[in-house]
Amino acid sequence: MVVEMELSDSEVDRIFRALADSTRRDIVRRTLAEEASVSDLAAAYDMSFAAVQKHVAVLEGAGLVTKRPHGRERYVRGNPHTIRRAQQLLDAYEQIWRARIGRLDDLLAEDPRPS
Amino acid sequence: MVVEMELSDSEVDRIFRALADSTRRDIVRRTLAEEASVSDLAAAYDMSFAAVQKHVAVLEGAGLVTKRPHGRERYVRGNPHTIRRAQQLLDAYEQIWRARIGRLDDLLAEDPRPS
DNA sequence: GTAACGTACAACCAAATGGTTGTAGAAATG
DNA sequence: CATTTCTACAACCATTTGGTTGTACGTTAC
Repeated sequence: MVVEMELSDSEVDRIFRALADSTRRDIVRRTLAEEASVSDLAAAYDMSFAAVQKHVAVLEGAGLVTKRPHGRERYVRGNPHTIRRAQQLLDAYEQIWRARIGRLDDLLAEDPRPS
Repeated sequence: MVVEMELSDSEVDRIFRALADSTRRDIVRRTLAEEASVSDLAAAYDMSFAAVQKHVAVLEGAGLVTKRPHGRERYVRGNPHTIRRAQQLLDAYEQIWRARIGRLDDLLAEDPRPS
């Protein structure tokens, strides 16, 4: 059994913050589908190399991608594990809501003629 | 069949941005479990009423909560629909990754003695 | 060896964020 | 009616963000 470490608030902050930008989401998409060097990525967007480099750094800080050095290049790879952690977080909210619905159902199911 | 509207990039930005703050995540949790007035919420955090009001506004702008006026109060309610939309977005990333694994599996399954 | 390429990083800037206080109005209370 | 409560919103402030350009350095190619 795999023991999943608790994520701290600030780690969760970083994950969602990192996903709150369409360029970064696109980088995640690309690098989940296929490894890409930072230059490969930079070529795909209408902004400076340094800007793309910063986006990658934000994603790396959030654990959404990893970088693998190869010669003078850095290969960026999307990290499905962190995506799954984010899904689990959202799922917890769903469960909270379902629990509320369950409570309401219970109320409605009670004897309609209480003392 | 329910037709799900496409979310624009900026709408997705707003959803993840809104979730990238632990106070706001807590407000979502509370209001998914049970409606609460803005004052109820403000009483729960160590910050000004106006600050909490702003957090609620950010969540409302992202569609993560709705406000229902009742007399002088505004009842805040978590919106499970938007949570689910966010889950779907993350799920799409999972799928992209799985597709890559699938492609790799296909490669490995090929005739190990190609021409 | 020299030039070109890929990356890192600092400095800078405008805009957005997350907090504050203060003012004002609408609804409930006494 | 007067007062309190709940909310809205403006103005302000420090920090962070998302972009830029410029410099430096290791690696590859000629």
